[in-house]
Amino acid sequence: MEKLENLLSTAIKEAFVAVFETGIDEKQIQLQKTRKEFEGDVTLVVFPFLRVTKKGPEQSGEAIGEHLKSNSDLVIGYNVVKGFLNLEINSIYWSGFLNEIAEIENFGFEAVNSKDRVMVEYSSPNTNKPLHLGHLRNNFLGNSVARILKANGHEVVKVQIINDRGIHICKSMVAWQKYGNGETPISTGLKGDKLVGNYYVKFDQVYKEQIAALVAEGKTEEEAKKQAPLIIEAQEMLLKWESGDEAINELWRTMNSWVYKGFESTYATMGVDFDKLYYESDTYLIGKDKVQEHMDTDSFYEKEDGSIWINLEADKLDNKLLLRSDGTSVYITQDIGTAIIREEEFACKNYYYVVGNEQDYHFNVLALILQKMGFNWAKGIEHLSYGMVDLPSGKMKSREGTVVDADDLMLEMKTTAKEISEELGKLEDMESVEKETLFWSIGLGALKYFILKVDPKKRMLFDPKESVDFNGNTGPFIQYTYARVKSILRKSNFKGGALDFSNAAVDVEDVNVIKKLYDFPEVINESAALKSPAIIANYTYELVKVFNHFYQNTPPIMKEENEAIRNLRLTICAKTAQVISNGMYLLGIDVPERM
RNA sequence: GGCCCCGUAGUUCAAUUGAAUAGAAUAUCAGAUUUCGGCUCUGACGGUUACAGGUUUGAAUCCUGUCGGGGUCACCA
Repeated sequence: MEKLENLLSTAIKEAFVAVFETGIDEKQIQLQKTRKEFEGDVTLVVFPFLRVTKKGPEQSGEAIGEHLKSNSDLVIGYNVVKGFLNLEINSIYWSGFLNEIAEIENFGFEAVNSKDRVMVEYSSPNTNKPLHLGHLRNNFLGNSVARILKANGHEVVKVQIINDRGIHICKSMVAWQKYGNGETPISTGLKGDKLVGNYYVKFDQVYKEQIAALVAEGKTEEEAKKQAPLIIEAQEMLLKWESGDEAINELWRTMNSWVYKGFESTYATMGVDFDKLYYESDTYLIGKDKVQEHMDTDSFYEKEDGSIWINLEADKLDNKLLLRSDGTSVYITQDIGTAIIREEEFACKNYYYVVGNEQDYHFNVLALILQKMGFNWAKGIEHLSYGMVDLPSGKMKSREGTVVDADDLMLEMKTTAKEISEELGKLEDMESVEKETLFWSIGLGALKYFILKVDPKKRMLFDPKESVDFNGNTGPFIQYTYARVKSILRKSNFKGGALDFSNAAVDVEDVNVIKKLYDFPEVINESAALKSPAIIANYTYELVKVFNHFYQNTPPIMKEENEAIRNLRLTICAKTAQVISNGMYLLGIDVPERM
């Protein structure tokens, strides 16, 4: 079936020729949904055409409306308010549309791999501490964006780069070596990432004490920071690691393996995964090579001390260090190398980096450097910059102990889901294993939805009290609606499929839901274009609200005797359930059959 | 200080990227149901879109300035 917008556009163009004897530019046609306080379904904004019609907005609207009404089967009525022509659409269009999508399994999704291959990088943690609330936003966004792009027809490669080397990793290692007494995840019963994280904290404590002691001896703060024995040990360890010292490398492998095991479990709980992992320890040398290979690049230069720089002043950016005077690489060098390897391996059209907005500058520089090095594909690099997550108490600060741990938070959400569900007591006959799965999907549903419904670009506030609310614009509210719809479908024994309800008298309540369903494909397009799961989240909530209204104000469907109407309404239920399910899938949220 | 982002009901978020009387949720108050899951539905209350100018038929949205908040300017990542 042809899209309503296209059919109307054609009819409107014809109307202008017939009424005003003039052609119009299709791009000028602005169709929008009619606001609910006015009669009609679709509204044409007539302001842009006044120059052509040489009449006032009301008069122009009237003339076009009248012509459409008498010449198009689609338009059965119209009214003009100021410069807005509100058109009433024949309900046959809507029931026909419903009939057409009845049997489409993934309505709204484009054919698999019908569009360019793209890469989404997300998570990319350091291996010296556990994942926290900020990582949750990152992972939920990355995973959801990957699903949305895939639904939109792209082939998607999900990757992360694990920052597994460097001075910060050595800090945990030194602290463990000195104060760890041989502790392991097994001996302590701690998750590996938590154990290693504790030593990262330990390092910082001792380091601070040493600084304080040195300052007390009369050193300046700056001197003390450089001379504290612990930091010197960490730096020496890094040098040993880089030179391949076997004992240090062994320790490094061991401690990282603890962390990976911990991360694996956190990712499993989050419900995210990756197609390929990159490790900084593998790629950091490649970046160095690539920089040296491209030394002839315009605006690369070497200082007297041997350090390598790029001058980006012509592009209103700074001078940026690429290689240290000792020849080692810095953060951006590593990213240059990784980007080049990825292009060689996957040749994607776009490379999306889900990274916080504190790195906006870094990614501007990265894309620019790669372009200067002559890589045309670097134009496809896009930083999916998201805002930071604040707590009611302010910013998360590890030093002040206000960091919200990812595992703890997810568990807390699940526990709350359990308490609320058990209080309602509708699950007595459910197996306990099944209940566990359910509580996780409700708890995580609440959390993911809470985070994803906010525009990624914006900074957001995470209030734990509000996030466990299950009413209003929340994940569990949507899940609950889904469970109710499924309950109707089960009880009415509805099989679905193509049913003839062309003779059914379609009610406004029916049409309102169908119109909302109609929007789904466009919503996916838009969210894919903007890389914004929030658009899916808000749409799904609107659909649920429209459906609940329909459900409340429609006589019991199962008791409906007119078969055509019954089939129509059950089809509405079935498609609503499916779109809710698919929408929530795009957010990484499961929907339960019962709850 | 230079550069970048952001200021919308008490609070948390929307607003099809320039259109109609700026919408939801929450909180507070008032209601609905012989009904398929009351974790439902309907109302009321709540706004000078930080402020001041400008562009436009039309501005929360674009431009300029002011104030306020955040980020970033490392031979850290």
